[in-house]
Amino acid sequence: MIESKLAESLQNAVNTLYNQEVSPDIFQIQKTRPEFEGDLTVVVFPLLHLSHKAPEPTANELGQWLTEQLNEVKAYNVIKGFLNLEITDAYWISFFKTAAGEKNFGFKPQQDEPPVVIEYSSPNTNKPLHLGHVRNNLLGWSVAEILKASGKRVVKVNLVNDRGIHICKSMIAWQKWANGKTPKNTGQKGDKLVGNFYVLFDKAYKKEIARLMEQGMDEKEAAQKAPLILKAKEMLVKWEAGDEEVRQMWKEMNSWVYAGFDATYKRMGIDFDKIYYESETYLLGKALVNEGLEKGIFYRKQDGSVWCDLTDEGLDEKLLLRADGTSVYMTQDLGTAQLRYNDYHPQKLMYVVGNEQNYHFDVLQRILKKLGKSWADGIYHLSYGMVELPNGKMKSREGTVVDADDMMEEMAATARKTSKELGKFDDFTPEESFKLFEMIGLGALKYFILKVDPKKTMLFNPEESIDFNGNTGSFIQYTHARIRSVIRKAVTTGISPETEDIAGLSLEKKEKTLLKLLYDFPQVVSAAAESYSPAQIANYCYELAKEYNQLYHDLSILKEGNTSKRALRLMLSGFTSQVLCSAMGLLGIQLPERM
RNA sequence: GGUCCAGUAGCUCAGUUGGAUAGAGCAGCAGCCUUCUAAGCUGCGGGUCGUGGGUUCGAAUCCCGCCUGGAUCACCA
Repeated sequence: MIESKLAESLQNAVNTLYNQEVSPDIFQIQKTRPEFEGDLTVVVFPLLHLSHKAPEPTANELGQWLTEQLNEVKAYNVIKGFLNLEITDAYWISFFKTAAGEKNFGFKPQQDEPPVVIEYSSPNTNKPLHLGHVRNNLLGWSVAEILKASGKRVVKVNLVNDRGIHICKSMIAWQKWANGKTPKNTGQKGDKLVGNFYVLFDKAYKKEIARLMEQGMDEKEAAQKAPLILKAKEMLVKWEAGDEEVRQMWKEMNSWVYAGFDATYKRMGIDFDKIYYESETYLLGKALVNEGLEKGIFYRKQDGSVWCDLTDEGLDEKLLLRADGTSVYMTQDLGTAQLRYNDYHPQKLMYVVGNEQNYHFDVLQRILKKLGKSWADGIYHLSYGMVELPNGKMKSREGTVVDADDMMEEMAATARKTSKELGKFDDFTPEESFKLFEMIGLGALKYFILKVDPKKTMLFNPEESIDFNGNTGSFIQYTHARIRSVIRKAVTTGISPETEDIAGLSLEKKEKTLLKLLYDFPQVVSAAAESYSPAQIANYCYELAKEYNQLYHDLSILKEGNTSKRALRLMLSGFTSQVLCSAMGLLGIQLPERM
């Protein structure tokens, strides 16, 4: 890396010229802005207290030194307090020659250390996945891939919420109104079918509440005494007691939902290494609660409920066990965290969960720390913002959701329509074009979601749908198809860049800009891994594709008369294609050979 | 009310540990297909970076106040 070499040389310069000992990481070395001459810029303001001179003389002295000491530095210029360094083309080309040969350029080899366990998706089995889940799934999967690329071992886990009152609601509704409908005899996707009964339950339940309120009951009481909810509660009790009949129906309906989820996950291209089911883990936390009681960290109220007092940390008291001894959400998560720790001894326990649960995970970590679990330091809540619609939040019960399957289907259909309008794919087989529409549609969807900072709430406007022009996945896919096309043509016209000697070439501005962008890739990957942000990768891909497109338009690669120059551009094309594939692969987006 | 997060062009979003004249895309306008793929390229217009202070050589970025929006503070998950 040229940056570290510069820093080292600057360290010597400061030592010799100003007689001061400094660490090489105090130097601010950044990319030179395009409007100035040079490649890298040293900011000299912070060094003035070492030189005891004005900015410009300091910069000049250091520039002089670097030019003399390092043969990679060709020239320098000083503007105000900025020392702009011009790096030789020979350096960039030699970097290029070695990097382009590395198959995994930008990726670090896997380190021998404990894994990162990352939980994402975590669906409820009473309703289908919607756009909010899509953000969760894509984010979790992509962050896992980025961590792998930065050398981590990663275990992707899913915690399926397969039990509880919400599931019983679907079951009651199905019992009452389904007349034996199954995915098999209706052809409906299992998660959709079960989800519909959940909605039916909710509608009927609301009616009951309204009726009871007409009879003079207040809303709270009505919500608790409506016959339907009593039935659901009764069913939950039966479920917990292991009632054969209830368990059988539960098993069957869940299996329909899983089949539906699997189809959605598969189309989305995400997967897991391990699936935990809440029905198998929901009793786990109680041991920890007892541990806390024994240690005197938790306390029991008169009614028998167990609490953890976090008021000294600026939070509230948190319930851990109900008066009847049953566990709550927090109890279960304490248990599953311990289970996961036992299973993997991870260096980090990540949870990809929406920001509405920030408080929950804050409390979870604090309680585990109170219990003396030192591994709780490794808990990290990767909190992401909601996907909002123009008229506000998505709400499953009110039907204002964008369904994940519908969304993917619509994207593929739009890709088809757009392609037809542009008159492409005329020579494609049906299978080929089907694969492409899927690739383009899903690419657009994934890019649209992943390019925005996970922390931020994002807006999705169904009216406008997702664009295929501009800063989009399809633009990058298109650029890639274009690169491949150039390379194919070179091969058919008998041009073979490998035989040409490119070492002594001088670089044109466009070529150098592209090369420098490619040079940045490893740093982009590690930065994205540190901040858990696929958005950085996405924006990098766009920049790279855009730069290539400009080069493509300005310079006719295949028409270039100078054969070694043409070889350089072809090789640059190949390298760009490779880096784009690697980078977009981290987002789960495939790039086509043609489109 | 307490806590946390966000506020950048008409709209959707970038903006690395504080650095040079704040960037893209969409939308609008004007050009470019007998030339390697026009899902593209070029140009134009568009900003008190919510607001007021502070820190310093230098602030969209860090600190404090205020305004606006969101989340959360359940014997729901």
